Amino acid sequence: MSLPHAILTALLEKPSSGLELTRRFDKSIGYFWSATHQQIYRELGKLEAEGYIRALPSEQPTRGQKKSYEVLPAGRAELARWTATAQDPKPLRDALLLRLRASAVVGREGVEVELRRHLVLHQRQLAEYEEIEERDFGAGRDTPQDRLQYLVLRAGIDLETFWTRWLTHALEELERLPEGQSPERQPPEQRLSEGQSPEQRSPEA
Amino acid sequence: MSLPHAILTALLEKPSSGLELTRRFDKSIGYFWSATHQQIYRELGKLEAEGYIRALPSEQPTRGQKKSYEVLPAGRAELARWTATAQDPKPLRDALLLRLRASAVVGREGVEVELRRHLVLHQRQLAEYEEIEERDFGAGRDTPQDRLQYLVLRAGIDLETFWTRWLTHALEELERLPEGQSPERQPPEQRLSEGQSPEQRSPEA
DNA sequence: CGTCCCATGTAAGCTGTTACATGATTCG
DNA sequence: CGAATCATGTAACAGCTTACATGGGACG
Repeated sequence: MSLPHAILTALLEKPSSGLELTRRFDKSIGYFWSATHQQIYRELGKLEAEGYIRALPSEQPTRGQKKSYEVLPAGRAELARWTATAQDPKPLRDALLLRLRASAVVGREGVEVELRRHLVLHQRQLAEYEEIEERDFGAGRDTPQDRLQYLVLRAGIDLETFWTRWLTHALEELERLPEGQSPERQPPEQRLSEGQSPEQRSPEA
Repeated sequence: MSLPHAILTALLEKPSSGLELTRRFDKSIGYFWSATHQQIYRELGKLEAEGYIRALPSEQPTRGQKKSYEVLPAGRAELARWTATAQDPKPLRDALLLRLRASAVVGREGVEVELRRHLVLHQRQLAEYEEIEERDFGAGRDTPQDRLQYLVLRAGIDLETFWTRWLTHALEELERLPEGQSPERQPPEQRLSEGQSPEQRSPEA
């Protein structure tokens, strides 16, 4: 239940049409809440039906014609309510970590390549954030709004920094491990982790 | 498309029934790929139908009777294939960051409380991870499998460390800001961020 | 025998993803 | 006028969440 509120926020910052919103969800807000144009159009319809936003009454809204929306007082109130509502953080869900864990059981073939690829992607994202930091938060910008937005950007930067560091460390570790894709060759009664099983060491001590 | 592979990994580590899997998805694997028991039972059915796993032929599987599964060779192969497949990281999606950004527009009322609450939750999670670190990765455990699993745990620890630091920093920043829930009282032509708008400063320089 | 917990499951609804459709405008 | 692009949408589906249903065993 966050997409409508992401859209309300974006529209409060600047009234827009569906496509403009889609573009803005590819950067800016999209950095921490992404959405496709289909999601956006569907949600715009709902929000209008609920009386949270309305189409700007400029041009006739035929198909293929731009249609801009603005937030109504009810929409602003709903956003304020939601912003202050208690919500627990969603538990982590990361496929790369899952794959790393799986690789401990079915072999590490190919995982290293993926770690390297992800490292590059995160470095790229980090560079993009740092560009924004320099461009938009250099000197001067010091209103409470600027500070809050900078905090959000800061989270992005720190998060990407974490990933690049962790991935770098993980790659170093991987190189230090013995070659074999061992677990496949073990007898079928695998039991690993979860409890403790201090048997079956591999050739490296 | 990761839940089935999470289940395959869990079952390879140790054959289990649906409920046992559910319990294990509350810790261990669940730390980075959570799932409810409904998801798990449904997926077990699919995996069995596809020939990736099979029910252990011990007891008669009537309703309310435990039913354990083990992974078949096809399942192991599928997991190995998936583990080595290229997959881009999912873009960040965090409601708290979204709420912080929204609070720059509709007022910061209530956000601070939420930041504080999340800080506690992340500190708690961090403590839990560190407990596991001491308990399961003390001395000795040094097989490649141990190292890989420790890498994953390390990611969790570093991630929670990031959040606690960032939240602490954010709370300090918030306290330094002037009191007003300002943006509400501004004239309707708000334009913030997205481009640049070096006008409208607030009383603090 | 009633209540609680174990264990497996069904059903409905919402969110997000992917593919495609349609009208309008622009440009060669 | 044909093709590309802009702009808005429809349809179908996959995944996740929430609530509820069913049957059995354990315990007082």
